[in-house]
Amino acid sequence: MKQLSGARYAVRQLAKLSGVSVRTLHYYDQIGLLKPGIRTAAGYRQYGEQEMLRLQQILFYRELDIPLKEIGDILDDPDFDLLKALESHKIALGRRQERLQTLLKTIDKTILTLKNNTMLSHEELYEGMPKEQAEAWREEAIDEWPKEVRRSEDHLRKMKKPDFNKLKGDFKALWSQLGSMTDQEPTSPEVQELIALHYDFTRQFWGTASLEDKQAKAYAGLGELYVQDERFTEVDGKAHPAFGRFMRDAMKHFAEAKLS
Amino acid sequence: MKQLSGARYAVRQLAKLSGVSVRTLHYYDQIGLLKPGIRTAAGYRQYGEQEMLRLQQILFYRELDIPLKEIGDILDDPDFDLLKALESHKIALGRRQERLQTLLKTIDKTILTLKNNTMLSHEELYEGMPKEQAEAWREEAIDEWPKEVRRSEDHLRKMKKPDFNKLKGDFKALWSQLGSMTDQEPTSPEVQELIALHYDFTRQFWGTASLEDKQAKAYAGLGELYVQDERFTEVDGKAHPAFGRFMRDAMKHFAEAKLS
DNA sequence: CATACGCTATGACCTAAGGTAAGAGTCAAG
DNA sequence: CTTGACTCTTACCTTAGGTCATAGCGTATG
Repeated sequence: MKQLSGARYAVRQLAKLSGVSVRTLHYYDQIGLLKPGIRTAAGYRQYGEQEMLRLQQILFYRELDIPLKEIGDILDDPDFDLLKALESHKIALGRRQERLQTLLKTIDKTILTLKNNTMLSHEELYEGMPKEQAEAWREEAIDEWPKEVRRSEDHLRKMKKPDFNKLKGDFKALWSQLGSMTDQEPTSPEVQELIALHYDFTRQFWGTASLEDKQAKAYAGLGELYVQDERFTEVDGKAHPAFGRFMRDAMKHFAEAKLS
Repeated sequence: MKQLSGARYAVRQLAKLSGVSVRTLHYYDQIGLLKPGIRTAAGYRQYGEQEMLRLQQILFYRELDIPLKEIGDILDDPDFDLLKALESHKIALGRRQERLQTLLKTIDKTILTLKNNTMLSHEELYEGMPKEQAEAWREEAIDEWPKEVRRSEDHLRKMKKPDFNKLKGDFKALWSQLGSMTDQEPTSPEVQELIALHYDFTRQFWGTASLEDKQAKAYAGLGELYVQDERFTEVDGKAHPAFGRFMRDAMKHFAEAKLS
């Protein structure tokens, strides 16, 4: 049998050309699937066009997840019934696909029940505020502190439902308590005591409670947000800008006095 | 930790109850995935309800094609983020499914081209005639010379495509050449020369070229067939009964003169 | 009590398709 | 002559167990 062309490749070259590893070629040689046409005096493998083409065939069938042994039969045994082999292989692949299908369903269901039982949905996360408001707030917040928001959501989403509900309830109670103290000085010890609680809760919402960084600037910034965005201090559709300013001043003072 | 119930199972029992092999339980013990609650003095493994339940969990996750090592983490590491793990596993399964999808497509295409190409399709086998004609010929021919037809088909099916194409092309050319000679005598030397070629080709199609038997009767019979079934000499839907008779006479003469 | 049968234990080797590493030899360029 | 890139072989490692081989344990029966 004559050579198709004079081109010769060393292992590395053939490997790169066909996208396999050198080890793979060694292995194919070892199992007799693809032997180099020539060995140099030093024992180096030299592949020619023939082998190149055969490798292409091998890789094609390998792509179809056909075991190497069978590929060998396909390529070497002239009596091999390729058609029958492919048909039955197709059936096997079909079964695998069906199995994957049910697997995906199962995993989906599992994820779903997992989320419903122990985790919070997006809506639950922002429960208490009307939806559009939550959306608007979230977008703004993401604009200004993308990292923090994501972190916070991640953290809260992972909380167990009862824990989250407790946190939310506590926070609400605190919020209304603060709302009833706007006649006092924002810097007064009474107010500052509650602000300290507010700070703790906020850090829990942010998921940064265990961080060393006190986040003085972020916390003061949140106070600014309470003023800039009135929706934040809305109650039953009625704006309370004064409460926003009260909170901002109290939080700024707290940040300067306790967090620096 | 208290026992949930007093039930104890030996390896074989647990294996049967949960549908795994004894070796599997040994293995899970070995890698620390599922250890028996108790070892008897003789070293026998004794599993309790706890382990039974854990095994159920393991098998559930194993069904999802999750590696055993990861299952261990899921079950033992309280900080393990199961949800994230399942999500990413789902993505992996999705990719596998996509791959299977394209694989199935590829294998389908391969089977198709294989059917149309290397193995000769029925149409191709009798190409040169339209489909029903080939079918008709085949059925009649099988009725009359079952052995020969089967042999012919076997032979052609195994031929390499280029070889077959050449044969087919030659035959077509010969056929049209004969069609242009209907004004001559079927017994004329010019016609008989081409008929000799036609005979050779026919024997090749039949796969009987190397047969000792000259098949005089079969060949003359084929000529009769050309007449009996006009579709055989149809060109563009137009019947040419005269050409059929011409061929029959020429072939009969050839059979009598050269094959007896 | 001995024995036979059934269950169990451990250890070792095997699978597919290479990955990774070690130690040694080879080739071409500077 | 040395360096760096390449190559060789050998050998161990991976998953999730399967398949022996050899030996110990438990119990029902003669």
